[in-house]
Amino acid sequence: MTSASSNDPKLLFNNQICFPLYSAANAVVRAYRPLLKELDITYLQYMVLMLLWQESSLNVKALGERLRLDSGTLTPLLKRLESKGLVTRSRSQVDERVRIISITKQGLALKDKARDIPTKLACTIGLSKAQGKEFKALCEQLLAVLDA
Amino acid sequence: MTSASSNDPKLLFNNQICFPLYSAANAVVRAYRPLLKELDITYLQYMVLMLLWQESSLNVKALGERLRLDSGTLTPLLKRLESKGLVTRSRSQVDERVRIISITKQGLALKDKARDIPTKLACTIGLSKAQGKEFKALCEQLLAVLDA
DNA sequence: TGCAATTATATTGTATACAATGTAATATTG
DNA sequence: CAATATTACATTGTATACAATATAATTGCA
Repeated sequence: MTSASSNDPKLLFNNQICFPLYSAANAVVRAYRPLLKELDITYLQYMVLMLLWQESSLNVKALGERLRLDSGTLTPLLKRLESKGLVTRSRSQVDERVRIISITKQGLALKDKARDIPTKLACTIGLSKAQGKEFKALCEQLLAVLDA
Repeated sequence: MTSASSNDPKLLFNNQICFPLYSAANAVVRAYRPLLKELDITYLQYMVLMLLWQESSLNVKALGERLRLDSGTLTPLLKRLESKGLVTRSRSQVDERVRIISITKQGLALKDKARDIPTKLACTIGLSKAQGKEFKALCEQLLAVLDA
């Protein structure tokens, strides 16, 4: 018997461990959408801005490491943020290859408008603080393993 | 003081609960990719096929409910599966609006080639069985709340 | 120093996601 | 039973993801 049993439990949809994770990530983006729509940004753009609210400016590589995304995703996203006037995309004087992304005054002003988003989203999510912490820890652990 | 404090902890990137979830979902898709490449399918296509390996045929609405995706995502995906010869897209005789997606012989044959994928991926993921269960439960709980 | 790696970013092509909208078929209701 | 509402799916447009590849700048090494 080399063929898979017709009901191999490991191939049953409801036994998949990762699909709920996949769906939950989609659901989170959906939950953020109406809140972020007021700022006219997407979830990923929000994350980029959050980093720039802290750091003022970062190059594409540093952003990619923090966000675990490559230039194929980031370059067009950063161009969109630039066209909205929220960041600038300059070149490093020291190394012309390096693109430096800096927050603008307008981009910084968005932080104030974003003030209530974390609390509003926490309501939508409805995980307790302890569960959220546990959840975050598990995801980070998963990431650590997957990166290795 | 109506403006956000310049270092409001809720707006710090590292304090975000959901971004690790978002990254972990991307990482899972990346981890599956090389395994599924041998079957020439994507992760989402694999999930659709898994449902059809169980049910033989389902309409778009039923697929959308199980996968938590809408026709904007599913229609093109199902057309791609059709063009690969893995499913057929017929109409219900009873209700002409309903599109019935059925697994083909070729689609069913892929199940055998997929036999080792769950085990291989479990190795990559590196979560213990207990952690996996906990993880799945938390994601499902999150989904339940977000859907409400 | 000259030139072969390496690095940082950009581009191309494919595949999701999903809001908004369109369309045809069915159901409902006055 | 005809007008209206609803349903199921498809289409359009925008925004991720990411592999594969391209390009230009920098490094490293013979």
